[in-house]
Amino acid sequence: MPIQKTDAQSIIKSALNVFLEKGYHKTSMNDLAKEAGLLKGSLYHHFASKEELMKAVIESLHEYYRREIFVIPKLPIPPLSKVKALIVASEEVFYDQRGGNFMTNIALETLNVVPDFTLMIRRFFKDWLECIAAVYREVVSDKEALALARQTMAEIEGAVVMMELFDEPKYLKEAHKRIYQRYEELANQI
Amino acid sequence: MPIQKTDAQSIIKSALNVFLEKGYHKTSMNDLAKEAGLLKGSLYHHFASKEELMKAVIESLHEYYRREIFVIPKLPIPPLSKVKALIVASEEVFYDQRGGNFMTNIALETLNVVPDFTLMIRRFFKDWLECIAAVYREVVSDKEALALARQTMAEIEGAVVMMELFDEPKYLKEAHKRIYQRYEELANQI
Amino acid sequence: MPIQKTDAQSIIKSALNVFLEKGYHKTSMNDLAKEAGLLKGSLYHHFASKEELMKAVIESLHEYYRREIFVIPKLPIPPLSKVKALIVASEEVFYDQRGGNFMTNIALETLNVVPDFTLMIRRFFKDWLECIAAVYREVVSDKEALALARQTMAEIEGAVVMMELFDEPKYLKEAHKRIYQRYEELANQI
Amino acid sequence: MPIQKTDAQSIIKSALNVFLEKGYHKTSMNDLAKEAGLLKGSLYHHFASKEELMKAVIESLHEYYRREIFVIPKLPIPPLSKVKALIVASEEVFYDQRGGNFMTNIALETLNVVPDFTLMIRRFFKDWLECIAAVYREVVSDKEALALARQTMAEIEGAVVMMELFDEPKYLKEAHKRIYQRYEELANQI
DNA sequence: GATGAATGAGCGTTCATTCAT
DNA sequence: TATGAATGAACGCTCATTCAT
Repeated sequence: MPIQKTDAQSIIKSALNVFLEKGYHKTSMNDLAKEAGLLKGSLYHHFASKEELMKAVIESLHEYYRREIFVIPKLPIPPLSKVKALIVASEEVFYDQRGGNFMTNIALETLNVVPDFTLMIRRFFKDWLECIAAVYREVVSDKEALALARQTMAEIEGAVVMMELFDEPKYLKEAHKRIYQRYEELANQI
Repeated sequence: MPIQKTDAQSIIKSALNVFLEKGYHKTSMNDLAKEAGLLKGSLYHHFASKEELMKAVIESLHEYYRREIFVIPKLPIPPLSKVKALIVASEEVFYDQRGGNFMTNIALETLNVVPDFTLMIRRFFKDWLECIAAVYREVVSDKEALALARQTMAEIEGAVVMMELFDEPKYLKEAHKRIYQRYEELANQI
Repeated sequence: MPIQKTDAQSIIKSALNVFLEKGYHKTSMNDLAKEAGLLKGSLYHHFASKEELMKAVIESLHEYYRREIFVIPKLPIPPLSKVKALIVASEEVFYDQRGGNFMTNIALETLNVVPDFTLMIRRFFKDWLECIAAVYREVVSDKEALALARQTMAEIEGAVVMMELFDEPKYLKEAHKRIYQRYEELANQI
Repeated sequence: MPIQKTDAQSIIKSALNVFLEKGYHKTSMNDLAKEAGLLKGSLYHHFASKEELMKAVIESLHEYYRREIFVIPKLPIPPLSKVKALIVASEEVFYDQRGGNFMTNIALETLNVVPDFTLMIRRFFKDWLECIAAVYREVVSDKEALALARQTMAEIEGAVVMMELFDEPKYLKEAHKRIYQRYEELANQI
């Protein structure tokens, strides 16, 4: 009986991968435990339920974005560099983590079924939207910035969905290109 | 215990609603049966398995699109009218039956888990993409048409996801407006 | 809707094959119906239940033996010819009908579970035992005849089981040879 | 709700009894669990499926024979004592636990339906056959020994079947007596 | 007599969760 | 804290049987 110290963070990290691959409902506590290197019952020492573990995963991912991505608008760099940085960061997340959009997938799967998740994921997307809007505000009016952020968000979301469905990264590549060029034009108009 | 005849089509119709609300995995045969006014076991007279029933739902929805929407490009009306018709048809589906996102939701939930669904849904989106491309081809070159169709598709998909997540129809409204205006400009350039 | 006339006897005949191949419990009314060329519900016009159908099969097989085999001892032929005739008849049944011993298989499978079958099958084996004993009585005393019949019966039963288990007809061939030689020796001693 | 530990061996033991009484298909996981003092679902901690449990039962019984019975030919005792020992051991199993026919019953019931069982049971009977042949080899040639072992095996099998069917132990008693006497004669001829 | 939709009980199995060790 | 046996509810599915047509 090898006793291995496991902390909540490493469980969260491995859980994210499993949830991403199988979805919420198809993932069993056994799957999560195995990936975390312990047994089913042991998970309950760290998280009170499967739902709580998922919430921790969502929160952890949100926290990561807050720390690494949503701060980009506040960096002391030119607007276009911010756009580029956001794109690079996005691609890292979407490509490296197996190409799935964790938040979107979980949101759609659990909508109407686990309302708590929906609320948390909404908060995440609001932050993301605000992040994008902040960058647009540097080149257009507040109102236009919000509309453009919504358009950008939708394009990215849609591209990620298409990319995932067809297993073709080009959808996201194209979207990022369009978004960059559009921003460039706006920046030049100033 | 009155025995009432039920036909496959009415089961498919009610199943679509349940699947849409709960997702594939959270929907039980019991749920589907109840909605269809039957007992669990009786469903198996019409469909060999839950998976087969879902396939029938997907196919039925695809068939509906083929019949009602994907024919629009071939109608003897001006290009802009086609765009308008497509938008009207889409909104009907997305708002009234919320049937459009059905495909996306099921696709994302069952990706890597039920490959058959993925294949069927890919076929659906390929048809839809081709439908959009066909309309663009009336005003731009083949190559451009395809790229624009991909962008349009992504915008719609993303807008529907955001709409569903935030329960705000404006996302799709905005996307449709953008798409229409973009097409108008292209048409004027000829 | 092709309406086909089916009579009880042809259902019994096809049922015997299915039961022999799959056993009693693994055979469904659907299997039986299909083999009989009609639909599940229609079977109930001919037999009140699966159990009743099986009883009819057992009775029918017993009747066949009564008519074709158990009369051999009374034929006006020499004792050794009777033994040969019994062996030929046995091999026809065991080899032609897929090599299984229907009565034994069903008996063992349903012992303690469907007492009615056991009773009927016991009656069958009593008749068979008496048939064999009758032939022995032509060459030995009544008491010896019964003992020899029991031995013979056991050897055949065992050989059929081994034959079926190992899918090797030689077990039964060998048993029949032994039985024939033993009888020959007894006949010569008179 | 007291939680009591159960180990695989005790489940196997109780499962053997239930399978023997009801057969494989008529035995439900509920039956097996109840006999083992557990709830249905708890069985799956010890065995992955009903089929795996049955395999464990078969293997366990085979192992018992290997340990207690199939070693008899190698014991440093006279040949006739070996025959007697085999008969005593057989009767213990057949009368007390009725475990001998277990193999035959399951084999016949699951033939063509669960091939894995057939293979395992074939291996068991091959070992048993070899065990009997080994004892015959001490008094006759190799070739004769094999033939006699096959005859002996068939007689025992058949006798056990008849015994079980008619619920009369005399069939097996008689078979054992014949087998012993036959061996005695062979031994005296040397 | 044949059909096939409907029933409802039961099956083997899964799984989130509990808890004594 | 880790274990793993046990729980009990639910699941997808099967099937003997019924019965309106």
